[in-house]
Amino acid sequence: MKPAPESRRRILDVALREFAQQGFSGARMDAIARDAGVNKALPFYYFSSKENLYAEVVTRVMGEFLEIIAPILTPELTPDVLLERFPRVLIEFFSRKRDFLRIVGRELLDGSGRAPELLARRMRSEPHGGPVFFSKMVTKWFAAGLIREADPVQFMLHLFSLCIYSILARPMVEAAFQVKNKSDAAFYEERIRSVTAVLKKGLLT
Amino acid sequence: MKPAPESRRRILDVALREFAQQGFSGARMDAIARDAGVNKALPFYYFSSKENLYAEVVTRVMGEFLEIIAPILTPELTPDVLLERFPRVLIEFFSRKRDFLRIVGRELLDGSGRAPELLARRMRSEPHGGPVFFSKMVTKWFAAGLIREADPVQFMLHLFSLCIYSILARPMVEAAFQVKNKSDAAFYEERIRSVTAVLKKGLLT
Amino acid sequence: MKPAPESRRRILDVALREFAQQGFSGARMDAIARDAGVNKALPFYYFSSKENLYAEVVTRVMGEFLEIIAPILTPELTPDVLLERFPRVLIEFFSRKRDFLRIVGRELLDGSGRAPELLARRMRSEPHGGPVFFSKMVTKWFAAGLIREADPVQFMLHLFSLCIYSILARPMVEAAFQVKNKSDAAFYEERIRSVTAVLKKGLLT
Amino acid sequence: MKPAPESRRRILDVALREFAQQGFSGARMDAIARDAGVNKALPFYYFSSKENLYAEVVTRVMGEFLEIIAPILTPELTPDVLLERFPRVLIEFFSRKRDFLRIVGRELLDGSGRAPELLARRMRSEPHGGPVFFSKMVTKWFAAGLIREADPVQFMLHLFSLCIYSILARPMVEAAFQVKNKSDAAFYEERIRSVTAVLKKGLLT
DNA sequence: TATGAATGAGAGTTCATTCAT
DNA sequence: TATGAATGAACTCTCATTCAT
Repeated sequence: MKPAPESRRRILDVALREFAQQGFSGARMDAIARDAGVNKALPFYYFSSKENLYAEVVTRVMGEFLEIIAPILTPELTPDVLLERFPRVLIEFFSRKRDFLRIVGRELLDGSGRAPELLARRMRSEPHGGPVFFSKMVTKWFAAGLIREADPVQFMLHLFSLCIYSILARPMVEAAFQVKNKSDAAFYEERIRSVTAVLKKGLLT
Repeated sequence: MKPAPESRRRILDVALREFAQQGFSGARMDAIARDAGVNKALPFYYFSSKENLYAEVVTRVMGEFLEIIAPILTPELTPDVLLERFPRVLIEFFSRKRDFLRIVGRELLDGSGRAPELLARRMRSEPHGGPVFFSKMVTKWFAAGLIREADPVQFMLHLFSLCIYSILARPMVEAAFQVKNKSDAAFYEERIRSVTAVLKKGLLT
Repeated sequence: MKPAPESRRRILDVALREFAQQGFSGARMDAIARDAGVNKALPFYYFSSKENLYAEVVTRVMGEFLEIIAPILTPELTPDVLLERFPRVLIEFFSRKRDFLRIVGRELLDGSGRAPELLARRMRSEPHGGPVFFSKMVTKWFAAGLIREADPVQFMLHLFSLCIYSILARPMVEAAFQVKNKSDAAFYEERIRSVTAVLKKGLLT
Repeated sequence: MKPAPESRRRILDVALREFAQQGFSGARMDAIARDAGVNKALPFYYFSSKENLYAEVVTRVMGEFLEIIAPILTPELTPDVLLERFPRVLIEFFSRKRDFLRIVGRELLDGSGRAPELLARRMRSEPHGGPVFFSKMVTKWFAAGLIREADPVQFMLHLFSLCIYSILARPMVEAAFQVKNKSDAAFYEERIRSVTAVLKKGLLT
C-alpha cells in the first residue's frame, strides 16, 4: 500500500501558516514549498494554483471553526447556557489557533472573500437546520422574555465581536494603554470572564 | 510657501483606497499611479517607496481616527456619557470611511503593524494625558461604583470590539443567516442602538 | 512474440494528432498521455523521450506517404498517366489525413527537419531505384518530346506544390476571397480536376 | 526630443526571426530579449505578452506581403501580364525574406491562425475593391475566353502554390532526388522560369 | 506493463524601482 | 514637477523527465 502523501498535508499546514501571516498576496509559494521541505513545483502538483491552495486553506479553517461551534447549538439550548459557553469555546479556540483567526480576519476584510459563501453553504446543511434554526430560537427566546435583543443578527454580532475581535485588537489596545503584557493564558482567562459577564448582564433579562 | 501639489494629495487618496482594498502586498504602485492619473514614477518622487507611502497612509488613518475620539475623552467624562456617545461616533465614522476601517483591520492582522506604535506615540502626546489618564478614569469610575469592570483594557476592548468588528463581520453573519441586506443606513442605526444598549446594561451598575 | 501492447499504439496515435496540431514545442507529453488514457510516465517508458516519440511519428507519416506514391512509380509509367493519377492520389490521401499533412508541413518549415533525411534514406532503398530512377525517367520523357520540363526537380515541385499546398492554403485564400466554404468533398474534387488540367496542359507537349 | 524607442523596433525584428525559426511555442521571450540586447522585461513593457508580440509580428508580415502584391493588381490587369509578373515578384520576395515565408507557413498550419482574418480585413479595404474585384476580373477573363479556369479560388491557388510552396519544399525534394544544391540565385531564377511557363501554358488559352 | 509522487530547469510575467530628460 | 524608458529580482506556473513500487 502506498504511503499516503504526507507531503500534501505538510504543504497545506505550511500554507495555512504562510497565508495567515502574510495574506494572500504576501504569501510566497516558494516559501511554502521550502518550509514544507518539498520541491517548489509540488504545491502546484497537488493544488494546481495559489488561488486554489488558498481556497483549500479557507475551507479547512471554516470547517474546523464550524465544528467548534456546532456542538453548542443543540435544540435544547437556552440563552444563559449559550452566553456562558460560547465565549470560552471561541476564545480558547482562536487563542490556540491564531493562524485560523487571521485567515478568518483577512476574509472579513476582503469583502468578496470566499468565507461568507462557504459559511452559507455549510450552514444550510447543518443538523438542526442551521442559521434559520438559530434565528428562530433567538426569536423564541425574545418572545419568552429571556433576552433583551430581538434581532438575531445583532445578537450574533455581539457574541462574535466580543470574542473574536478582542484577540486581534489586544496588541493595539495594549499599545495604546502602554500596558505590560500579561501572560497569554492570564489575559485570555480574564477576557473570557469579562466578556461572559458583559454578555449575560447585557443581553439576558 | 508653495501649495502642496495636487498630484501628491491625489496619490495619497488613491493609495489609501488601494491599500485598503488590496492590502500592502496586494496593492500595486502601478495601479495607484494610474488611478491618480500620473506617471508611475511620481509616487516614488513624492514618497520614495511603497513602504513609505503605506506608512503615510496609516499615519493619516490613525490621525483622523484619533481626532474623532479625542473630543469625547474630556476630563469631565462620565461612563454613561461615554457609552452613549462612543458607539455612535465610532460606527458612524467607520461606516462612512470603510477604507479607514480596512486599513486599521489589516494593521491588527499584521501583528508587527505600524499602527500600535503610532497609536502609542500619539497617545503619549494627548491633551489630558492620553491613555494613562483614561486608565485612571476607568479605575476611578470603578472605585466610585459606576461601572462593573475594573480593568481598563477589558473595558476598552468591549467598546472597540462591538463598534468596529460589527461593520466588518456583517457580510459574514448575514451570509450565515441568509438575511436579506437592509439598507446600510438602517443597519448602522440599528447597530448603534443595540450596541449602546448592551454596553450600558452590561457595563454600568 | 507478444502482441504490441495496445497502449503503445494509442500513445503513438494521439502523439501524431497532438504534434500535428501543436507542433513539436507546442505538444505536451501530459496531454498525449491523458488523451491516450495512460499515466504520463508511460510515453517515456515506451519512447524514452519527446524527441524520440516525435521521430517515430515522423517515420510513420513519411512511411505511409511513400506507400501511397510508390505504386504509381512503375517502370512503365508514362507522363500522361502520372499527371492523371498523381493529383487524385495525393489530394485524396492528405485530405483524409490532415494530421499527416500538417506533420509534413511542419517538417518543411523547420529547415533542419528529420523528414528530408528520412525521405532520402527511404528513396535509396526503393524498388525501381527510387529518385535516380525517376530522375532518369523524366529526362527520358523530355528527350522523347513527351514533356516540356527538362529538370526533374522543377517537374516534381510542380506536382507537389499544386497538390499539397492547396489543402493548406485553402483557408487563407477563401478568407481573402471571402468565399463561402463548399463542402470539403466538393472542394477537393474540384481541386483535383483543376490541378490535373493545369498540369497536363502545362507540362505535356 | 526623445530618441524614438529603437529598442521596440529591435525587439520586433528579433521576434520575427525567432518566431519564424522556432514557431510560437518554441520561441523564447528570453532569447528575443537577449538578441535584441535588452532586459527580458522590456518585450513585455512594449507588447505586454508573447501572444501579443506574435500578433504584431504576423500583422507586419501580412502587411508587407500585401504591399508586394497590391501594385500588380491594377484594374487594367490582363492575365498574361499577371502570370508573367506574379511568380517573379512572389518568389523574389519570399526568397529574400525567408522568415516572412515561414511565419506565413506556420499560420497556414495552425488552422485557427490570425493570418486569414487579418488578410480578409486588409483585402476588404483594398483600393480596387480587393478580392471581389479580383474575383470579377477572373470571371471576366474566363468569359472573354482568355483563361481556361473559371473558378477564381482555383486560379489563385495555382499561383500561390507554385510560387510559395516551391521555396519551402525545395530541401525536401532535393533530398529525395539527392541533387547537389545549386546556388540559391540560380535555383530561384530557374524556378521563376519554370513556374511562369507552366502557368502560362496551363492557364492561358 | 504501468503508476503516483516528486523534481530541476526553465518559461512567461509582474513589480517596485531608477534614471535621463 | 513630471515622465517614458528601462531594469533586476522575484514570482507563479509549466514541463519533460525520473524513480520507487
